Amino acid sequence: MAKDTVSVRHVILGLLTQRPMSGYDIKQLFESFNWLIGSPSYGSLYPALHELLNEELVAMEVIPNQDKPARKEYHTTTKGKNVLREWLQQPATCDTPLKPFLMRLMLADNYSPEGLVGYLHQRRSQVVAYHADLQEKARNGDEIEDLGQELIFNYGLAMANAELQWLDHVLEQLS
Amino acid sequence: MAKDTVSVRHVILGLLTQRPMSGYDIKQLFESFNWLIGSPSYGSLYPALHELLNEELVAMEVIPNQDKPARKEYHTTTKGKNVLREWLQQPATCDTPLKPFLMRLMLADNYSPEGLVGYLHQRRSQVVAYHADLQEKARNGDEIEDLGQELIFNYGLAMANAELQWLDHVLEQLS
DNA sequence: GATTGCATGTAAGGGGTTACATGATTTT
DNA sequence: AAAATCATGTAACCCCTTACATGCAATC
Repeated sequence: MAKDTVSVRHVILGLLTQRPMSGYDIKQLFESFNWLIGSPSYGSLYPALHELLNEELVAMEVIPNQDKPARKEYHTTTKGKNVLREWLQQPATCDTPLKPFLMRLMLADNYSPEGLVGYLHQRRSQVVAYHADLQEKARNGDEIEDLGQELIFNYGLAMANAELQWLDHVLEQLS
Repeated sequence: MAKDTVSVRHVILGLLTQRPMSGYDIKQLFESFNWLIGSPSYGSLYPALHELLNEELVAMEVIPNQDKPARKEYHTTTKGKNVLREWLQQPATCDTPLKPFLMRLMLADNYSPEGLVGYLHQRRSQVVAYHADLQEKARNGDEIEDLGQELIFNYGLAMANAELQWLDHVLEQLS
């Protein structure tokens, strides 16, 4: 496991250190912050889990469930905790993944005026949806379990607000 | 070329429609917005250019340069313009790439208090650097050639400001 | 009876990065 | 004389997505 790269594996290892989870649980967690962080596919999630298991960084416990299908709950081992600690100490590289929204925005001149406005409106509705989703969560008191989630939550709200403001400003200017 | 996916190829095609550029030029352009959008490596940039050339969506012109090494300038063909127009008409999918900064932030609970503060400070200095870079560009009047760059520029400023505000708020609370 | 939610997985392929390789010219 | 900038490329590899495959339970 590379020391300085952020991969799904590392994050999973970290999440499992906070509390035991199944692959499905992890996916749900990511989905709830999908717009902001992105959500790994099962096709990367489960193999990552298997690799961590193989390297004995996590351990698994099958939890048979009457009614519902059985769950496989994973938790970090001592070895895993050491690897995690070491990794977190590495300075984070400042690499930005290519952002689809902005890559397309760069091509603004190639759009027709209506096309561009349409693109921005589409984005706006996505941001609004995400923003509403976050606020609804806050309203019906979905407890935020850990600091990480709380930070992400606030970050998401702040960014959504800032982007909405920017979008409205641009859309006003374009008309 | 997939219709609904944003790839380096599409963006390159779009940029070359706005003005002829070399591979190096394209890289420089991306680098200037690196923190925000990300910058494709030469290892994906040049092959993408070759593929576009192969499909006759762009054409190349060798510009011999006394003094400096020769440049290969690419521009979009009529065929390329049609393909681009068609692609831009496709609705954009709302896929978010996995964001390293936030993935790591999710693991806040696994950090020591000082470790977390350190991580946030590191991020802060990166944002400050990017913000200063943008403002310097504005100050010494680097003309912004096209609408896309102008939009990205403003978006970048807005987001950098919002993130700085959030970071300062969090850092204050943590101490 | 069909769709949604819970739950886990695999194989092929895509789209990128890293590391390598080269070379001239300009600045320090 | 060294470093940075300009300039182009290739090959191996990595990580992740897409599409596929399965099955039970609850709800509509």
